Parts: sequence; structure tokens; C-alpha cells
Amino acid sequence: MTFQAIDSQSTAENLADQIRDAILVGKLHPGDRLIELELSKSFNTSRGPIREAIRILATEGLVEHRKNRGAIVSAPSFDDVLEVYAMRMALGAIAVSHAAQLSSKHEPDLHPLLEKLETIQNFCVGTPNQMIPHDLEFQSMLIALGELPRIKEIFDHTAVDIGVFVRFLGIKYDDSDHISLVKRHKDLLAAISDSNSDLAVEIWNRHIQISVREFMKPFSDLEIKKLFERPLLKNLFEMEIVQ
Amino acid sequence: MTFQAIDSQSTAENLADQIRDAILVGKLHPGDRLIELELSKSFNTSRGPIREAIRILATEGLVEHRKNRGAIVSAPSFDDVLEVYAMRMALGAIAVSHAAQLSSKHEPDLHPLLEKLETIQNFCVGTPNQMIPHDLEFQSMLIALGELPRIKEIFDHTAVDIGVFVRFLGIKYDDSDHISLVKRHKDLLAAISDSNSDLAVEIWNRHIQISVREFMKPFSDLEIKKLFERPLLKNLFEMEIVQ
DNA sequence: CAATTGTAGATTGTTGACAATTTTAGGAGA
DNA sequence: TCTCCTAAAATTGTCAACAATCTACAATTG
Repeated sequence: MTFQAIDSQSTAENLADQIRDAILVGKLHPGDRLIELELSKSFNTSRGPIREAIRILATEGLVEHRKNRGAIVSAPSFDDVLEVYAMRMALGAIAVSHAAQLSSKHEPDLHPLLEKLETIQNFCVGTPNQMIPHDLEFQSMLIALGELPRIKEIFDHTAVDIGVFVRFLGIKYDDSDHISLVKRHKDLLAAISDSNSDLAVEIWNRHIQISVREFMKPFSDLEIKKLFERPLLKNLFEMEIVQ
Repeated sequence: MTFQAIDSQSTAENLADQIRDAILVGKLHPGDRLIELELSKSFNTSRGPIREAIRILATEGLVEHRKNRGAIVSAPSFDDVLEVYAMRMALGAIAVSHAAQLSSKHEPDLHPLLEKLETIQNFCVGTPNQMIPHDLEFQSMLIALGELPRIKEIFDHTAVDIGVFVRFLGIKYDDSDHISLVKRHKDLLAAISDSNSDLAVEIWNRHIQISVREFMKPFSDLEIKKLFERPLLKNLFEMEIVQ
């Protein structure tokens, strides 16, 4: 029997988690200042650990820190969305392909992923927006299969960004999104365990494209047309989506 | 004329720079412990800023930090080299392509890059290993043209890794490497200012492949054959190199 | 003698006080 | 009224003392 070491995180990391959640949940808004003394009081700790937590969030890009001026919650733009998704597409493709070529090694590791998918499938009917954190966690587990720790870490950072974007831009999913998402993920896992890395990458890229489209929902047709003039967006959709 | 604000860095960042240099220069070896009190004495400061500096280095992957146990200089493996280069290829391709599609905007920005190339060309004759930091800085400036700040930041982190690899694996360049490198970089800049993003990406990828080959020099033919069984390496060289 | 438990020293984690810097607000002069 | 200056308030940066934890090694047990 193995036990999970309690307290494996440092206090600063715990604090960072809580502040991050506050941002993700909307208790803290872009532009808000993070004042060390204030935070240290509300978390009942001293300024030291709070400082560290803020640095962590700063490296994640969640807050902006300027010397002697403190940190403010940063406001992501649509360009940030595009950059983050471009990174996720590129890095995810490497990881997914690597996972496929490694697959013989870890058939068993696929089980928790399938379980996660079940959760998404069953738990989120009717409330498809609740699937976002689950989906992000699924993707994180997926990338972990690639056994590339640096890529995994950066990938997880971008997941936080996406959480912010979803809240900030007010994205709404519906149940059809939800069903197709589960299907795509199942296909992807199948491709990986078949060691079919090309197929895996293809599905992955398509998945990113579809995700980006979600973020374009709030815009009008005219605006979308304008968005497609941006090189990054063009590149993201360069490869044809074969349905 | 714009001036660089003196003191624009925080003390922690300055300390991080100095410790990083100590690692890059070989004063600190992989496995060495970074003891806060010791460092605070030798840098004549208190432990607070030193702690922050260590965290910075930890996010860069230069040191490994374990709770309550302090930080040790990490020892990169060849797998790390491959992962880092895979990231640099993928992220660099995005940035370079983006730069090309933006190029009309910043013709003038190319000047400092060309100057840097001159430096490499003239200054490094006979001592090609001195070109490494210049080359890494050139590449950093190149990626900056892409105007994708997150990618730029990650890219710069990987540059530090490469510095460590070079020292740790004892890579040696010769003058022919040096000449061909300058040529490739010039071609790349030309492609960017021609807005030829496909060509730019192609040259970029080839450049990464050649760089990876440098890291394989110390190995025997048999070892190299074995290395090529690794999926990451195979993928890096998947695209044909057309000379 | 091997395995476990206890203990001292070293090191990291936390805290509150003080210093340095930035921001704010108010007032003097044009 | 507007701009510029100054002083106070707010806030971040730094420090040294203290607390908690880990490491290494000695003591104890079976």
C-alpha cells in the first residue's frame, strides 16, 4: 500500500493555488492589484510566502509584476489566446506523437484517462461548461504520457491561461460540443495505443482548431473574418480539417 | 534614442544572473548544493533575495528545488537536450513564420541582427566556441521579431539549458561550423524580410537539426545509431535535409 | 549484527521590524 | 485652472532572529 504524502506542496504553492482559483473564479479581476500585506492578512500568514506565491503566478503569466510596484492581475487579449493555442498545438503534437511511439510501454497508464473521460461523459450532461476543468486535466494527463517533463510543465501553464480566457471572454459550451469532445479524445487514445503517431497528431491538431473556434463564437461574422487576417490564426487553420 | 533604465532588474534577478553564470562557467557543477546562508554571505546580502534568485533558476530548470531540502544544480541528460531542441524547433518555427508574415512592419528591426551576425563573423574566427553565446543571443533577437512574448520567454529559458549542455557535454565547434552558421542565419533573415514564411521555417528547422548534430559529435557511430532509435530524435530529423 | 530510534547540527521556512521606493493628495505659483 | 513641487501614506524590498524540518550519526533494541 502506498500513501500520498500529505503536505507535499510548499505553503507558497498552496497560496498560489488559492490565489489562482480566486482569479479563475472571478473573485479577482484583471487589473486588480495584489497587495502583499492585504493578502498576508487574509491568508493569515506573513508576507514572505505571499511574495513567493505571487512570483509563481507571475511566471505563469497570470499576474504582471513590476519592480517596486507590485503585481496586478493581467488581462489576456485575443492575441494571447492565439499564442497560447499555437503553443499548445505545437508542444502537444510533440508530446502526443512521442506518447504514441512509446505506447507499448504504458498501456496500463491509459486507464485513468479513460476514467476521466467517463467522468466528462456522465457528469457534465446539461452543464457542459463544467467540463472545461475536466477536459484540461484530461489533456494534461494525455501530455504526461509523452514523458517530456519540460513540455508538460509549460503545457500546464497554458492550461491556466485558458481557464482565465474562458472566464474572461465568457465562453459557453453546449452539449453537442461535449459529445464530440469525448469522441475525439477516445479516438486520440486509440491512436496512441495503436502507436499510430501520425493519426494521433492529426486528431490533436484538429482538436486544437475546434477549441480555438469556441473562442471565436462570441464574435460576429465580420469580426471573425478580420480575425482570420492574423497570421497566427491563419497558420493554426492552415491544415485542412477533414471531417 | 532610448536608454536602458539602469537598475531595471530586481536584485533577485541580478543574483540569479550571477549564479547562472557561475553554473555556465563551471564554478558550480551539477549536483552541487546551493545553500542560502552561504550564498547570502558571498553575495553580501540577506537570504530573502537569494531565495528568490534560486526560485528563478528553478523555474528555468537550472536547479532542482525540493521542499525543506534546498536546491541542487541539476544535471542535464541527452534526453533533456532532445526535448529542449524539440521545443526550440517547434516554438521557433511559429515565431519565425510569424515574423515573416509581419515583416513589412519592421524592416528596421533587422539592423541589430545583422550587426550581431557581423560580430559572430569577425570576432569568432579561430575561437568558434566563443560564438555560442552570441549565436544564442542572435536567435533570441530573431525570435523576438515574432512578437510572441510567451514563446520568446520560454525560448530564452531553453537557451540557458543549451549553455549548460555545451559546457557539460564539452561540445567543440570548428571554423567551418562557424562560417556555415553565419550563412544560414543570413538566409533566414533574407527569407523573413521577403515575407517568405515557408522558406524561413525550412531554414529554421534545418538549423536546429544541424545544432543537434553538434551534440552528437562526442558519441561513437554505434552510439549515434542507438540514439537514432529514440522517437524524439527520429522526429527531429523526419523532414529531409535538402542541401 | 541489523534495524530502529533518538539527538545534535545544519539548513530551510516564517515572521515582524525597518529601509527604500512609489503613489497620492494637497498646496504654491504661474 | 493648470502645472509643478512637497510631504505623507501606502507599499514593496531587505534584513536578522526564530521556528520547523531534515541529515547524519550515535545509541538502543532485538
